[in-house]
Amino acid sequence: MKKRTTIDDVAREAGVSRQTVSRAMNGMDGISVHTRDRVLETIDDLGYRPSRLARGMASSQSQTIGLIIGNIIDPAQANVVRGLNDAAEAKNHNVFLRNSDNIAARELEALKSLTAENVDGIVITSPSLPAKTLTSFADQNCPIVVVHREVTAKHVSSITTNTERATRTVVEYLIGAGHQHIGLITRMGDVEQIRHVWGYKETLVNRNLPYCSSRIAQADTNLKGGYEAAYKLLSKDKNLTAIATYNDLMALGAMKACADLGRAVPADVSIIGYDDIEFASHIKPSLTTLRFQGYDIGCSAFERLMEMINRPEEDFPPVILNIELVIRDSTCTIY
Amino acid sequence: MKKRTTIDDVAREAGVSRQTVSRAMNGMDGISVHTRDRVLETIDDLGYRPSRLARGMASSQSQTIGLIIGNIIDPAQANVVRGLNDAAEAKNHNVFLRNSDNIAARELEALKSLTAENVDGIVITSPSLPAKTLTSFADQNCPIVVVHREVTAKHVSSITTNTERATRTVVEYLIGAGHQHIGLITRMGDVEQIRHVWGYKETLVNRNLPYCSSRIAQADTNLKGGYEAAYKLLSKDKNLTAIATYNDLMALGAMKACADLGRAVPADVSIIGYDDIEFASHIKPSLTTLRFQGYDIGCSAFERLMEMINRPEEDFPPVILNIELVIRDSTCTIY
DNA sequence: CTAAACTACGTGAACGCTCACGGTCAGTTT
DNA sequence: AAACTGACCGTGAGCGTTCACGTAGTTTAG
Repeated sequence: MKKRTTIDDVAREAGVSRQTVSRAMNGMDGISVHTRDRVLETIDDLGYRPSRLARGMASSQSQTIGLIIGNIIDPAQANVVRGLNDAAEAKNHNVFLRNSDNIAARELEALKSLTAENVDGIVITSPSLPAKTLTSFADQNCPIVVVHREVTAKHVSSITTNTERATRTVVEYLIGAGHQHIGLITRMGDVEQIRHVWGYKETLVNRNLPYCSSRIAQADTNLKGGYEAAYKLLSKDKNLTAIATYNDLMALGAMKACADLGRAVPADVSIIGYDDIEFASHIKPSLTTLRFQGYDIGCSAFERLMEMINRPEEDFPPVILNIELVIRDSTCTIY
Repeated sequence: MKKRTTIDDVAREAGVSRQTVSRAMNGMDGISVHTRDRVLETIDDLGYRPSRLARGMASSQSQTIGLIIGNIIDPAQANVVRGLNDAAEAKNHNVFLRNSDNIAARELEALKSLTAENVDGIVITSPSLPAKTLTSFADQNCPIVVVHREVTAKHVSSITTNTERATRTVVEYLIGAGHQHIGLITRMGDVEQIRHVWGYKETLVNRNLPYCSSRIAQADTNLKGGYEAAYKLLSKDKNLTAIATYNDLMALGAMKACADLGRAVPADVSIIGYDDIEFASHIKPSLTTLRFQGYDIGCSAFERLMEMINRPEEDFPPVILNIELVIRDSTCTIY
């Protein structure tokens, strides 16, 4: 194996000092065009690539960030990864990926491991960890952007969708379509703390419809979870004519449950998702859902993180995005 | 922001030298149990975490690897990411993720960027780059594991599925079910170079069925690509009763095309996928497909890479996995 | 009883860069 | 002619570790 070519090799070859090579490749001034060209040429000849490790050591900026994600299999989350990756690539940054499976302990481990990696910042989606823990890491010279939860603190910034409002829109739409008995499939956790539930409850109460917690099912936010939750809900309560879900994966799981239970979608049960993953429009019946712009959010998260790194003392207000309802064939009007 | 605590801080606090701290935390010998405990305790008290950058500089082992993937949105590929991530996490390694979108130029850029990052090794799935380019990187002290393509060279090792054989199984199965006019949807590239096509062609010829290239459609390996390819194929050739595809995403796209063209699946057209993503069994009709164990392959790729890093001079034979046909409802017997 | 071997530490150098200086030499000003 | 620029380039130190030694003190062997 060949030994790595260093900046000194280039310097020797070009007949200049290390610093001049550094000046040439980093576009600094204090160097003539002539020498710059010559240095750049020898860099090319030798196939030299500066070591990011060494650069990070010397400059205490690693040009590297961490991304902690709940479940990479979920296309909606994968889209965030893709957006963030593309944005990072454009700015010559690399990203460490960590999959937490929505387990707090793994999230903590990821946080520790990434700070040891001297990342310049971290993006974390749907954290399970308490805000306090997050801020303790953020204070260690490691700004954090939180997606999907609202956290406000020094060196922490958040990008969220207006889940509560979106859920109100969904339930309003269902009620407007004649549905009176609406179930909700949502994520695990304390029901009182879930915005998804807030929007659901609020709308029912506003419209003078009964709110009963037995119509809420909690499960893992994937196909299997959606299937099981819907199965339970529909078996228990024969009156349900509509179910709103936490994400498209759960919605697709719910549709399978309907099929297995012999309930037609949307004739017997209307199903509504959340995310608008590409599959949503490719299945039969196509899925009514809320459009979450994962790719764009990934980009924004990166941009925001860069701003926080460059201006550490500034406070950044949370970004709250509204999302749009996309009506397709998995829902219908009744009566 | 707090300044980072270094090994010297710990040493000072514990009243020992740097090296002794290093010995304590790395489980080396040449240190008494008593001092080790005391050092470990102060490490804990100070919340010290060794810098991976510095460690990488000093030891020329960054405990970091790179993963270059074609399309993270594809659940089959996401599964590889997940498997590799979990395996890496267990061995205290971090992984840089790069999405290439199957574009050779981006793949090259990723390769350059990752080597600059001093990764210990790289895993790359479905590379578009020629083997020569790959080996040139592998020679620079950076072993490479290639998934999904067979490449044999020094410091390069590959893990592939027996695509040719799998495709033969698929086509044999379809012929056995009475299908005479079988289409193939595959990826872009030189048709003669694609194993998927080899298996298809070979089986038709063996069974004395006509092989005509107009029954092969090439497209991007995603939902949209599958849709367009199937649409074209089915519009052009009314006799087709079955289509084998390159992956499940394309198969799902093809099913949508059938729906839009008014062709029932499987009554009019049998569709067969490749990967067995979780969706495959959750849609209606459920998809007949080949089971690709993405998660396990991700794990294996990591393990293999570790072996290559630890024993650089050894040659590792390619791993070729056989994969199994899972028959569901998107295919049926005709006549 | 002394040489050798072992135990338990400490010290300088190195990894490959950047940063903050310092220096040189032309041209320009006083 | 001396002093002051400013453009250009070089030098030492340092980032936080590990590595290869070096060195006491203690035990073992001949």
